[in-house]
Amino acid sequence: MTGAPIPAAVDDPAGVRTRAETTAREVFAAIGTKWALDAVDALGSGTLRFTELQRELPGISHKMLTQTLRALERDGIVDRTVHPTVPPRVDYRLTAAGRGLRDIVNGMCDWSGRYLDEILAARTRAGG
Amino acid sequence: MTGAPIPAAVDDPAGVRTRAETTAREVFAAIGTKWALDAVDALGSGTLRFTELQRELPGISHKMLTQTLRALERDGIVDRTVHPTVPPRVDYRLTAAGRGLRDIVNGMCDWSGRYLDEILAARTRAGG
DNA sequence: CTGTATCCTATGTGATACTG
DNA sequence: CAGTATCACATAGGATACAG
Repeated sequence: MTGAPIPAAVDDPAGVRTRAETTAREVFAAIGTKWALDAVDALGSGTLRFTELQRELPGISHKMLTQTLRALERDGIVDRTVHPTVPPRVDYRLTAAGRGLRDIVNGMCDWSGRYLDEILAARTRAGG
Repeated sequence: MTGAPIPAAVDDPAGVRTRAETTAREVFAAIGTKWALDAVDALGSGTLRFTELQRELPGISHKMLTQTLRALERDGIVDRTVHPTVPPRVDYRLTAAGRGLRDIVNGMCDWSGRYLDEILAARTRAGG
């Protein structure tokens, strides 16, 4: 579980856990919730406002869209711009860090593409 | 992470790729639970038996170790070998798919190393 | 040693109503 | 339009006891 120069994780200043364990966990903390990955994906194509995002994420509740966006903003993954108009207009777009997440997601896609057959086979063996 | 629609790959908004290539969500389903990443990390160095794993994962409950290993086994990430001895001995090790997850984790580490400063700055701005 | 079963709590999520 | 507040529910996870 090594390979890259890695800073200490936020929640483990003493460095008790492995670096991979702690830093990889940051990614899960950032986009591991139910809708975060979808939101990042939707914003990949550019800037969207609140209602547009809601339309891009079928099934998301009003509350969860707000909550997800707040978390992503707090983690520096999305940038939020409020236009002081009536009615209000709020634009969301990915930050550099947010765009960097796409590399990770692509890595995930590569892994799925490479091993999904085995995964499904294992699940079938398990009775799924 | 259940029930949400599977997004297209972030670099493939048109959905040109196959479904297998676009299921980044599989990764979260596989190692997105509380202890799964730790377990994969611990098994990175080789084969471990149940008790050894428990020692490698401080704080994990008896039940969750079993549950986590069952899920990883069902997803074809770990391989489970039961030795018919008394007392029983069970060995766990990563499959090829499990070892492939390390590339993803390395990608996560790269991302954290590159953007953690901005993440922490954003959290500070948010009052954290 | 390696599990399984049960109960309990905390948390994430959704539905709904309300506000500037 | 964008966001907050409240209630209700499902589920993940921990403590504990039991079993092969």
